[in-house]
Amino acid sequence: MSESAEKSGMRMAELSRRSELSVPTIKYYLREGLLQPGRRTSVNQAVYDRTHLERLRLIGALTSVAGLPLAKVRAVVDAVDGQASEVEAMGVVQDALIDEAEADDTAASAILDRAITARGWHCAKSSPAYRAAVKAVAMLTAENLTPILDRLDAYVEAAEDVGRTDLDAISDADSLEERIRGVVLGSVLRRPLLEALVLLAQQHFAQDLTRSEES
Amino acid sequence: MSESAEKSGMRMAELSRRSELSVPTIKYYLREGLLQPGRRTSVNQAVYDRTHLERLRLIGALTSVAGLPLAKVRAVVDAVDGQASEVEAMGVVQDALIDEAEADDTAASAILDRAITARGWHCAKSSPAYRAAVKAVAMLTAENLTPILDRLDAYVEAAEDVGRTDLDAISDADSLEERIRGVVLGSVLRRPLLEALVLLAQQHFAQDLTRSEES
DNA sequence: CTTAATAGGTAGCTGAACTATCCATAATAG
DNA sequence: CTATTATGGATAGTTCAGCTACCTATTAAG
Repeated sequence: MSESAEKSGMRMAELSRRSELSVPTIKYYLREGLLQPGRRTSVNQAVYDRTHLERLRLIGALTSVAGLPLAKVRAVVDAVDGQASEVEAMGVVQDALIDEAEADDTAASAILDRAITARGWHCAKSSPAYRAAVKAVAMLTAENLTPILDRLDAYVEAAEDVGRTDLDAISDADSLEERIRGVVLGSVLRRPLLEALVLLAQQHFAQDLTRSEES
Repeated sequence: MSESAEKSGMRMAELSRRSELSVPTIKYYLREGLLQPGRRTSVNQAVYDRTHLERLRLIGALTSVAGLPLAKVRAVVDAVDGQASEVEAMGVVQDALIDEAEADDTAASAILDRAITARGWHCAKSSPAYRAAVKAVAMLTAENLTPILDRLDAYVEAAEDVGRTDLDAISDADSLEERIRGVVLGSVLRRPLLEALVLLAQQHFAQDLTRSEES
C-alpha cells in the first residue's frame, strides 16, 4: 500500500516507476548531483517525495527537450536550488541554452547595434546572448546572406514581441519556488513551441508562393 | 603556386587549409558520403574545387550551428544535390531541424488548431512541424504552464511575422543552385539569430521589470 | 631520385550518458 | 523467523557519435 500516489513519501522503486526512469539512471543522477538525495531513514535506506519527482521531470525537460548536456543541467538545477529571483533564474537558463562563443567581429556588432538601438533596447554587450547574436550576424555576413540581414529589423521586432510575451507570462504563483519553476520550464518549453510555429507559418506562406507561381 | 586562391582546382592539402578542417576529417566526410568525391586524375589522386569548399562550410553550419547529427546532414546535402525547388529544400531542412516525435494528444491538438485557424493558416497536420507544435503544447499543458498557453495567440502572431520574413528573404539569385543554398543556409543560420534576439529582448524587458520593482 | 603528399582502408580514441554487477544492509512476505 | 527482494553505494563496462591514427601502394614535386 506504500505504492499509492496519495502520500508523498516513496522509495526508489516507486520513484523509478513514476518518473519512468530506470533505477540505475536515477542512481546516476544522484551521483552526478542532479537529483537531491532523499531523506535518510537508515544506513542504506532513503525516502523521496514530490520534489524529487519534479526535479526528475525538470531534468528530463532540460535534456530531452532542450538537449542540454548534464553539466549545464547541473548549473540550472543549482540555480533553482539557490533560490535566486525569477529574473536571475531566467538569466541562468539563458546562459545554459546558449552555446558559448567569443565574438570579436566589430562589423557584425555594428550591424546588430544599429538594429537594436533603433528599437531602444538596453542589453548587456557582455552577455552570452549578445555574443551569440553577433556570432549569428557574422555568420550570415560571411555566407553573404544579405536578404536576411536586410530584414534584421523585422526579426528584431518579432523577437521583441516574443520577449515581451515571455516576461508577461511569468506566473503569479504563490510561492517563489513555483514561479522559478515556471520561468525555467517556460524558457525551455517555449523555444520548441515558437520554432515549430515559425515552421508552420513558413508552410502557410510557402503554399501561397507555390499557388501564385502555378497560376 | 598551385596554392593560390585564384584557380578553383586544389588538392587535399589546400582544401584542408582553406576549410580549416583536418585532412582525416575531410576523408571521413568523404567516406560518409557528406562531401562529394573530387575529380579523379589518377588512381590515387583527385582535385577539388569551390563546390567542395562550399559543401564543407554547409556541413559546418549544419553540425556546429544547427547541431545536427551527420545522418541528418546527409539527408540535407542529398536534397541539395537532388536539385529540388527552393520550397522543397526548405521542407527537407525543416524536417532535419525538428527532432521527430509522435503526437497523438487530441487536447493539445485542439488548442493548437484554435490558435492557428484563428490566423487563417493552412498547414499539413501530418508534417513534423505540426507534430512538434502539438508536442510542445502537450508538454506545456502537462507542466501546467497556463501563462504561456494563454498567450499562444501572441506567439502565433510573432511566428507569422518571422515565417513571412523568412519566405520574403528567399534570395532572387540567378541560379537555382544559389537560391537553394540561400534557403538552406538561411534556415539554419536564422534560428540562432532569432533565438539570441529573443533573449536580448527578454533582457531589455527584464530591466524594466527590475527597475519598476525597485522604485 | 629522393622526399612528401595522396586515396583508401582498418583500427583506435574520446567524451557523454548511461548500464551492469557487486556488496552489505534493510524491508518484507510467508 | 527466515527466505526473498529491495536499497544505497561503489566500480567497471557499454554504446554511440564523431573523429583520429596508422598503414600501404601510388603519385607528385623538387
